[in-house]
Amino acid sequence: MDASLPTEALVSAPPVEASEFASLDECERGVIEMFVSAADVLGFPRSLGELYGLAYISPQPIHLAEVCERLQMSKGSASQGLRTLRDLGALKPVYIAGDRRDFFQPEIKIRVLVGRLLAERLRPHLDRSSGALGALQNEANSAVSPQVKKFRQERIEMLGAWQKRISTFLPLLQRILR
Amino acid sequence: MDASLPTEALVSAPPVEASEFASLDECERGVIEMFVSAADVLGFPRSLGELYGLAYISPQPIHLAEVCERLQMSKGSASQGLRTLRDLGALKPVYIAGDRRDFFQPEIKIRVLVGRLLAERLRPHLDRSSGALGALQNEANSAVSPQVKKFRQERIEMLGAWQKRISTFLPLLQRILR
DNA sequence: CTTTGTGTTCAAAAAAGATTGAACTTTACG
DNA sequence: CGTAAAGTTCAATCTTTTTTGAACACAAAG
Repeated sequence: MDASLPTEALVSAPPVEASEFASLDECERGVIEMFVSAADVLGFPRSLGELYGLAYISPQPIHLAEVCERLQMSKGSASQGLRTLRDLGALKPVYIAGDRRDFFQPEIKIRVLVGRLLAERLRPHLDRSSGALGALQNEANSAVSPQVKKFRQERIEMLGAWQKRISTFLPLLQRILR
Repeated sequence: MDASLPTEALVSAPPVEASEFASLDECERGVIEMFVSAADVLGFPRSLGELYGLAYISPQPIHLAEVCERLQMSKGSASQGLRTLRDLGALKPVYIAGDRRDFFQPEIKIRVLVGRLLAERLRPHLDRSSGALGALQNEANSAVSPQVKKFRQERIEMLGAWQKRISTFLPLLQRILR
């Protein structure tokens, strides 16, 4: 033990305020860890995984103050994270009469979760790309040898085929996930 | 025009060495941009999108020096990027007799690309998770009220169901993408 | 009107991630 | 051997993303 510690540190009351919420138990930690890992796979920040994970394993709707304390997260981070998840449709607002706080429950229908994710992530990319494809077909026709021109046309056509394939696949996915 | 420029700048030969490779034309730039955007969607660094994109629109296999010059990318970045894409199966080594350089062609079978991606990204997560699930089922049985215990068991069971669903979906996806 | 509880905002700090470039290894060739 | 060409490595740097926390806005209650 470090003898240079002030004696006061050993006898006076610790400066921590009494916790209003219980800290995470093993089970909660484990579930949250899983969602953090999932968030990682999907390229979301760790904190979103924590927030959704806590909501998922909580029998009661969660709210800002609880989240800050139990996940040891700043108010700003928690506020922004909750908003992001709400916008994504992963957390649903819950109204509780006589309570001013904003409560949230997780969306647990995997079909909805995946659907929103694809709409948010993939669709914008597909839209941009399919718009750009036409212009590219034209570019391919300028200023190159016939062989290269043919090659480029084929490759760009294949790009279009990929996009169409993905586009037709998305509704199918939605049905499979019912 | 800026009169403070040294006169020499206007008359002496520019300090740039003659380029061995042509710079990108509009078509190439456009295609590469698309792959950069796709890389972004998938959470890959921009440079990987550039590398694959150039390989995709190049009639000839690409190699390190060409990539550095045409994409204005450092040797280190290009070397690492090419290796990553090779490890991912997105670029395939091509042997050219009498040439010491390492050439690469893109893998263009979408089924292979997606398959490798899932194997690389999703499978490790699924393996970790399914291992952890058993332990969680146990955790759920300790030290909480019966209602909470029941709730947790249900939620953890649902997690398992999600995983199984995803696991059975992957082979199906492979077949769909044939 | 003031206070208190709740949530948002945003500039700054921290952390994570990507890129560079110079030193190094390896291989081929004379 | 010595040299040159090709590729790799990795510490330092640059960039981007994430997090923090203090100030602010708003609404309800006294």
